[in-house]
Amino acid sequence: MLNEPDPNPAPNRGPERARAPVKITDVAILAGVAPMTVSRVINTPDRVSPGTAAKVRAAIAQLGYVPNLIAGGLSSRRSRMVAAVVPTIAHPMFAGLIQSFTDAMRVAGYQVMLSLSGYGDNDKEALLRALLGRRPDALLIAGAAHTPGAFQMISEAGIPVVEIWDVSRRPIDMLVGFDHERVGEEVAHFFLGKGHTRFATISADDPRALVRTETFAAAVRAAGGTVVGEAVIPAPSTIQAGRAALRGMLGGLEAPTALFCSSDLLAFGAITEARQHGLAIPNHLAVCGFGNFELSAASEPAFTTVNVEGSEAGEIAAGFLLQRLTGNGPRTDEPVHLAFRIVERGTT
Amino acid sequence: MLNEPDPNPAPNRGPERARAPVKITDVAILAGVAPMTVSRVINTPDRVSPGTAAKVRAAIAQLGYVPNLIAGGLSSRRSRMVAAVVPTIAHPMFAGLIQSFTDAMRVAGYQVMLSLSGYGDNDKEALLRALLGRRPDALLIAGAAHTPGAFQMISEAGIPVVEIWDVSRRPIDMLVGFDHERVGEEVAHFFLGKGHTRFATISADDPRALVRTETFAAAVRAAGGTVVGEAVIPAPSTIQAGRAALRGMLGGLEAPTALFCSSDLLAFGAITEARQHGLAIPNHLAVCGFGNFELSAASEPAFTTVNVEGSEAGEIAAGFLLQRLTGNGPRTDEPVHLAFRIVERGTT
DNA sequence: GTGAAAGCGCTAACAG
DNA sequence: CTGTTAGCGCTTTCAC
Repeated sequence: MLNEPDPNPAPNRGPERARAPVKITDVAILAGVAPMTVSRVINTPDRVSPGTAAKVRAAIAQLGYVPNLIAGGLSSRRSRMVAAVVPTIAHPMFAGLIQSFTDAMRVAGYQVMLSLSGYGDNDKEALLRALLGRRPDALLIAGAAHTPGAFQMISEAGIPVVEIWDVSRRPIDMLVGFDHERVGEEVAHFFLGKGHTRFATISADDPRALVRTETFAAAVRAAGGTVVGEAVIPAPSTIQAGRAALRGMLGGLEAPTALFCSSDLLAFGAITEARQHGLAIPNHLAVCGFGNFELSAASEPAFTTVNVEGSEAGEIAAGFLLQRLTGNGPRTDEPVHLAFRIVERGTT
Repeated sequence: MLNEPDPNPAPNRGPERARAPVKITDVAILAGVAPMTVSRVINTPDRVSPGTAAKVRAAIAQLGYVPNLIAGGLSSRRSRMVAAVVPTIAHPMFAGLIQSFTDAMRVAGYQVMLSLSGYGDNDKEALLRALLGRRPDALLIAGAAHTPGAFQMISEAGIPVVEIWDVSRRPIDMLVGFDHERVGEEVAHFFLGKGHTRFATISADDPRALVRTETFAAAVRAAGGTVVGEAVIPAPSTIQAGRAALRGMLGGLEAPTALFCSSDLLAFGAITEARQHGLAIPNHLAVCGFGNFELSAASEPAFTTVNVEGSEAGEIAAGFLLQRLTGNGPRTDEPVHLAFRIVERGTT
């Protein structure tokens, strides 16, 4: 597990002696002004004369002063931190979401506290308590399914909240959602329009993935199609799970001609497995994924999928929160539905 | 970009009226004790009589009290937050690192502040100032390459620091590193042992990736091999970049027989492109990636790569920081080298 | 086992 | 434009 240690240890290891960190009064004394003036130089420089500001800045630089935002936050009642809760960042969609959200918030001076809630039913209220105890100025939360207790904690925190990803419930506050039912329906109609009659799905068992595939199945049945296989695998989705699921389907009496997967990883796995078995794609089996990961565009054959921009969602969410936080711009109280579109490639 | 808004807006939207949040004195009054006793019930329950504790807990539950950790942190001078800086989380290695680190720290009561530094040379000192201003109790930082100013800021923060990923410099404090040079050498010897004589590399232009591929090239040259191509693509690595890079190489006079890529994404792209061109793998071209992403094991052909456990690094780093923070366990001042190994699959 | 006093480092609010 | 005063909500310290 570990290799041998460095035979030539560095000389300057170990942190500095924890001498008292420099604080605002130190800067004030050195600059010959009141602490409040130092605060102004940092936060509202317009209200300080250039000469004074210069003196203060020199003192700050000389002492290497880093303002204690914790203390400032306690006083101003704004922590300039926002909490973000997502199930995982191992998934490209959430990684993109967090990346763009974090970037957008940082530009505005907000630091993101990241919490990974996982897919299991671990204690979400404890997680929220840990987060809300740090008094974030706002909250981004993905994957909803709040318990009543969680719902109440969030409401009582009295901060702007953006829920992301889901669309079909009563939002706590703001919502940047995604209509998973419509995805299922549109993919169904896409396949039906190409004349397919026997369908299958492979889905992770997280609620939103299931909504997509179950709506898909319902839609094809409603149109007279038959669903010959509905595999469900434990979240999170993986390539291997897609391979295994397709393998399980190939034994069946009736082979599907069109397959909808709840994730591009599953789709890639299914395609890989199908080719192993000599199944012609798309002639014998058409496949559509979900997510439009790079894999779907860059693998061979590039495969059809549903595009949904995780990073776009992050930007929109950040915009919503910032306009609440700064009081500028139109207040966006209407739920926003993220657009999606089917990206047709070589597997359909 | 946005679909039409929800035609049936929810009734309970908008946050609660920001009435004064409940604080420790509210709980104390309701429970009929001093604020300090409430604090003890929360932090050191052993030092409170069971009866008193029960009364206090009832009051906490009744009021929905969530302790303000910001205020507590200011007073106790421990924020119970740790800062983490990584270039990106779009990369499976860093995603795994952050995921495991975040989990381990949360179990110990620490909240992670995530910062994404990107690969460009954006202002790292500003980023550090934003982070250190929140007075984290510890710092995890990946990808080093500190400016003198950044180095000094970190040192003066006086907190435990784990640097991760690199190995070959003077560490600030603790180090969970990775010997990128040895990776290049070992892959070179692996290929040389199979009788290859003409080599190529595809590398992202981030410093560590370059170290791996350049050391590889040097090692094969030292052994009498020739390097017929060294493609460098801008970080981050993508499948498409791997495809394009290989395409560029195929036009050359001398075709390589063995290819080392600085990332599995590049390797997958190169393999995909090679097969498109009818190149037999591994007979005409052997390929080795880096990272052991799921893709390398689950695609067809599964490809040879170098395994390095991002999640393991996160756990080790968390362990190091926690033992400093709690003062328990052996102090680990020796740099730790993460192990790696070549995982041989169907492309060599 | 419990409480009272003092203060963490900063900023809001008000003077001047 | 600059300074003073009074906390923010909690924990430290010391007393009982």
